[in-house]
Amino acid sequence: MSDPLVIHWFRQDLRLADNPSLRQAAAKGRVLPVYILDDVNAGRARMGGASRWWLHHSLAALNHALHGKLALFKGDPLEIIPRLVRSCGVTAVHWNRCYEPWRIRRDGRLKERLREEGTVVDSFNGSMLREPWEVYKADGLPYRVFTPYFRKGCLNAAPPRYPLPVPERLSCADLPQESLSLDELGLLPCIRRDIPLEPHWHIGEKGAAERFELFLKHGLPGYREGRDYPARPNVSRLSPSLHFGEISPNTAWYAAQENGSGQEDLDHFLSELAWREFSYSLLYYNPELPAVNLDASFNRFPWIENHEALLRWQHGMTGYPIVDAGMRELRQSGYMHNRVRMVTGSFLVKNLLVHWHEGESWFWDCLADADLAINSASWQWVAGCGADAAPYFRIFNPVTQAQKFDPDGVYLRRWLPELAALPDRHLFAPWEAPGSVLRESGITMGKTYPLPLVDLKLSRQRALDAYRSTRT
DNA sequence: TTTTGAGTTGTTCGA
DNA sequence: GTCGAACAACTCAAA
Repeated sequence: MSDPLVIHWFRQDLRLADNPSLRQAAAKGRVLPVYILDDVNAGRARMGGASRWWLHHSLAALNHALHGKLALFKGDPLEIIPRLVRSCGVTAVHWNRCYEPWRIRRDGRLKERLREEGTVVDSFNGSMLREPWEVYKADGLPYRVFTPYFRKGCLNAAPPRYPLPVPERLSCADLPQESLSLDELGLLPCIRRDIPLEPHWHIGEKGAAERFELFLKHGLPGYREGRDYPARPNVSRLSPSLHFGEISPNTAWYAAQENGSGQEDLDHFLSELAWREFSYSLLYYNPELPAVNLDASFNRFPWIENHEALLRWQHGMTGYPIVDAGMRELRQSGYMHNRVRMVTGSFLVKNLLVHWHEGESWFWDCLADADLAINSASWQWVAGCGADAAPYFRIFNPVTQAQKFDPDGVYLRRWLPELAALPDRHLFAPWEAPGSVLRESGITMGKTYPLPLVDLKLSRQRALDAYRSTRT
């Protein structure tokens, strides 16, 4: 009788370090590492283009780390895993838990099916500092306001699990015959783009660790203030890696604390990790979060259907430089700086009065870090209908925001080369620049750069009126 | 039980 | 140029 054979089913935990399920599996016997691309059960939450692109490269990296032993499949795990269990003589199936409603449903059914057939099933917490059912108020209900969630639920609660090392002895089974090649998953052809995303990233567990190291050294000191400036190197850019589990939040949590930076910088970084968990909790307790306004009074909000405006927003052609720079960063790199996400989001739902669903679904397709919980919770927050949302009258002014957070225009010029020659004082509102300045900068308004899509003052007032109409 | 005060990230206007 | 108030109203944690 040989060693027991245990499937570790990789999902949102594409790493070897701090992987509780994999570690346990390795301790039990030989491991059959499996990844399954599941477009069957995802329904409307089917993965978007940029995420697929990231996933492709992350799987390549993981397979490399596993010496080519990662078995790949495409289809329904409810069929694929029980079939593997039978054909390979698997004794146990392990995974780290996921928290999207469709995955919870699927995993529950699989667990039931496998146990009926006598297979051991074990699931672990590999993706959360604390799982949604571990954090609740004194009255037993989940938090709906972030700050107490963070203070009481995170900072003053029992510390999260300390990260685990890579399994000391990992002996992988041979690839099953029906395993697919990475290319056969078809993750890359799903996105058609003119500019490659690759130069912006180093993908996989190793890339994530390196990016995080750089952040600890150069980003965390000054994080509190610097994180608001899109041209400064203070943000971690860890979101896609956290989403796919190339690095665990526990690793980030403890490494940041052990880095010896200032308390303020540290607290703000930890609170960003907590925002991720808060969003997961919101989705867990409100499974309709991606579609339904948390604040029902928004159900009568007079959104406007404006296809042309939406198109111009999507392609970074609104005529407002910070909005356009952000939307182009998104399409060209699969990422957008956090502050710019708020500015572009506010512009879509308030200045254009386009439904937040449109923004949510564009971001879903374009963001490498697209995450159902975070994306829906954040769009609800921007639109004002979410939990703990900003007051509606907080409407970002794209000109002011750019002047304040990109005063030298470094971010704007990087993503809007057609405006690069404009002097600083006209960069933030090019439509107000004198004709001579525009000519010298090689700009023809309406031709080489668009005129503003809407008037800021009028559209702001229109948004406030629209909001008031829902208050009665 | 009641009360109090705070709530991720803003803008505008007028003194 | 700087500063404080107004902008709405409500939820909800915590004293």
